[in-house]
Amino acid sequence: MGEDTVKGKGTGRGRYHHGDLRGALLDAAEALVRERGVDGWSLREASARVGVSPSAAYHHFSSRDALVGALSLRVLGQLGERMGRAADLPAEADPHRRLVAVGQAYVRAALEDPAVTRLAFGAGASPAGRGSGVEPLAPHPHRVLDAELDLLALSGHLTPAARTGADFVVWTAVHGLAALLADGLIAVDGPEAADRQTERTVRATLTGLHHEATPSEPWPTPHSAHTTRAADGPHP
Amino acid sequence: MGEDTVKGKGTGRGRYHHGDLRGALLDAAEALVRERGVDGWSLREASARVGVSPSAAYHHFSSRDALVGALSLRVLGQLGERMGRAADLPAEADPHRRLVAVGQAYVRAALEDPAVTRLAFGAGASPAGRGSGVEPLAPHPHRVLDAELDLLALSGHLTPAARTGADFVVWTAVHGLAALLADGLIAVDGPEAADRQTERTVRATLTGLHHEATPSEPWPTPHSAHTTRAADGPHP
DNA sequence: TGTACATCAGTGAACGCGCGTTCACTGATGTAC
DNA sequence: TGTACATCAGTGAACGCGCGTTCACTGATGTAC
Repeated sequence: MGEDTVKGKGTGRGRYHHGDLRGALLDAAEALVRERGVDGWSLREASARVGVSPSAAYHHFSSRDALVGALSLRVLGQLGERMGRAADLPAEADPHRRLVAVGQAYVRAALEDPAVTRLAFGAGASPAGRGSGVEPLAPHPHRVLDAELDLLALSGHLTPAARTGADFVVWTAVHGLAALLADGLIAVDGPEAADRQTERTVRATLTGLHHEATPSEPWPTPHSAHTTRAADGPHP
Repeated sequence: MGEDTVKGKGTGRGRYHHGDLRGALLDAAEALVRERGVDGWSLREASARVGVSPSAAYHHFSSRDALVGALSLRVLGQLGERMGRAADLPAEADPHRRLVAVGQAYVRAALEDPAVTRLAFGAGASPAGRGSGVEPLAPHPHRVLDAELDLLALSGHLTPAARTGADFVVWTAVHGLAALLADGLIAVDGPEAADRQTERTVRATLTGLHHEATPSEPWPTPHSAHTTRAADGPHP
């Protein structure tokens, strides 16, 4: 078995053997999650979208749950990769810059693709995907944040006492913002505003609201779904 | 119509007219959410549990979605109340104590009742429950945190610049911890450990990890689901 | 290069199921006189 | 206090539906000789 005669993956349109049905099903499922939410679609719909009979999926996934689990892991891996790439920054004066950038990648993903991101962290997400021939997992989002904190500790910008468990504090903060945005509990005017909010949140966990540098312009204030409710315009 | 001849609410067992079917359906639905997750149950099951035919529910809710929406609002209100009660503390030296206690109430709720709490904040939760004869809403969890920050600002423990938007930073942090615990992404050894983690998180947003007081004992470290995975024992 | 054959990855019909919702109905309640 | 009647809150049968999954099958692929 030569390495590059893998099986003609790619454009399998119209052929009896699809070529990469597994990947195509994951793609279709991801699109459906995006359009209808984590649970608003069926195995049959995903199969139909790929142009394949419903039973074909069972050659690649043992059940619908297994498909969802595998997708969840794939999304989680992509998020980890994206965060890793965001950290790849030229050396700067500001030691916190990399950590902020990593957090921003996390939050941006939640903002761009709420339902899909929610899937990655959905209740008990990880166990479901186990043992389903999963691709070698990219670093977990938590691990990427953790690595940045290691860097800060190594360069003396975080004391050992503060370093202990700091990953959970920072993860909590970043995840909280991502979750609130993904669930529409707060809204923000575009990705740049999200970035600024992420920056303030991450810096607050490190430096504290009490000690934050005075911003050149005032911090933007997100909108909260519940307070604006009473002030809403007429309902359509 | 006298005020207290409302209609014999309470033990309606065995009678043709239930007395408070609306409330009973909400109770049953809440229990089902607790047992099976936000979407793992049907209107028919909730009706059966109350001992009533499936169609009876339609005299009280226009659809299953309306039932879920109303439940979501009820849970949100109860959480707001619980947080408000937690703030009711004797005056203390530590100005941040009340805010910490409010955050702890939020996180504890998520820990005790993950699925139900998730429902309260679930994707687009608020709009679904609109216009369904909803009880006068208790203060929203965000509002309760907001009020505590007002108190801190008033007593001079938070500068006006830091106060602006601080509610979103603190909500983000508390919500993040609640969400990670509710979804099982991190685990913690019991409610006291959750309280300590909440305290560290809330204090970090105010004071910063850099400036935190040295704890008498080291901060406890939660367990993360993804890092322990590799170190798991044999699978059952 | 050609043929036989095992294996793989599809098909399509069928299964039993429980779902949300509608409908015409009926029993219980409470008010008017 | 008694009766007529409107209203309210239940019943239970029925609807059409799409679901996940199984099964016996078949077409395509790739390897052995």
